[in-house]
Amino acid sequence: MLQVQAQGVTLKAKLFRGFADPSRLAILEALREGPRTVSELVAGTGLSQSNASNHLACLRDCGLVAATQRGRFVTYQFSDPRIETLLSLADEVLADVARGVYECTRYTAPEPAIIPEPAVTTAMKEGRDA
Amino acid sequence: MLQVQAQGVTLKAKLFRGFADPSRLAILEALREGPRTVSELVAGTGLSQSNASNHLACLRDCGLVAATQRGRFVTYQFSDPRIETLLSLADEVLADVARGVYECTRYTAPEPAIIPEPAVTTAMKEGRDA
DNA sequence: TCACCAGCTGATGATGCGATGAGATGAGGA
DNA sequence: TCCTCATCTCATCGCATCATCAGCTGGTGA
Repeated sequence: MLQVQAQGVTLKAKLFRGFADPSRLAILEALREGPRTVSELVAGTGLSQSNASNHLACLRDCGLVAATQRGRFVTYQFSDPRIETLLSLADEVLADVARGVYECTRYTAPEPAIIPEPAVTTAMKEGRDA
Repeated sequence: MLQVQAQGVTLKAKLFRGFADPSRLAILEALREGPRTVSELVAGTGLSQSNASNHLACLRDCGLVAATQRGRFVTYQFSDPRIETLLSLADEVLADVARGVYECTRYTAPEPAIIPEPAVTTAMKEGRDA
């Protein structure tokens, strides 16, 4: 029972971990606008194809995204609409605690290392800066 | 502009990272029931005091929790009610994608390493606050 | 059948992250 | 004042994680 709870916590942490990497999050953000193929995601995020594939596999295994093969292309999309809700909610919270997050250097933040060129998601911008 | 977005993604990833560690998440879960002192959290999560303190400092820096000193005790609570909402939403999503998350072994999950004894969650609720 | 393209997988190396243990700070009580 | 308790801080260490670099699979069109 406690075991169950511990398991639940571990599980949920795992879920959040899917969102906790800039590369994966960049992919998820790109998917907010709709299904995307790997190539589009690669172009949109600036990740290497290999790297993107790794993260996509992770997201897929975790059940956050679903893949559909079409010819030689694979299209990815959210597996559940609430993933999008979760991202929005995070945006809202972030708007208020952003300053704090900025200053959270306790455990250093991974390098940006992404975002190359506008391409792909014309709408990807849409950020609500604070 | 893209830079801004990259920054936003990094920032949001950082936010999620606050939730992505089992220890921190255990702390946050404990706080869902209300403000708690460090000792209570230590008892409730099974973390070492030092370790808990580290994670609390991280959560504090990130703006996810707020600390209040009272005598020699320090009480922690959510800094924003939406943190709770986020956790609930994650619960919901998890309920549906749990199977997938279970099987996500791509990047191994950290050890449970927590949860010692029942108490806390149930018993912990009435005491605190003076 | 062959060349090509989209995407996946596996190995490797660097490092960020989290746990631990010892010591420091600071409030309360005797 | 001295001691104790609650909490924080710092240094260290081991491991998980992520990015990169091959090389591989499988669908497509000629």
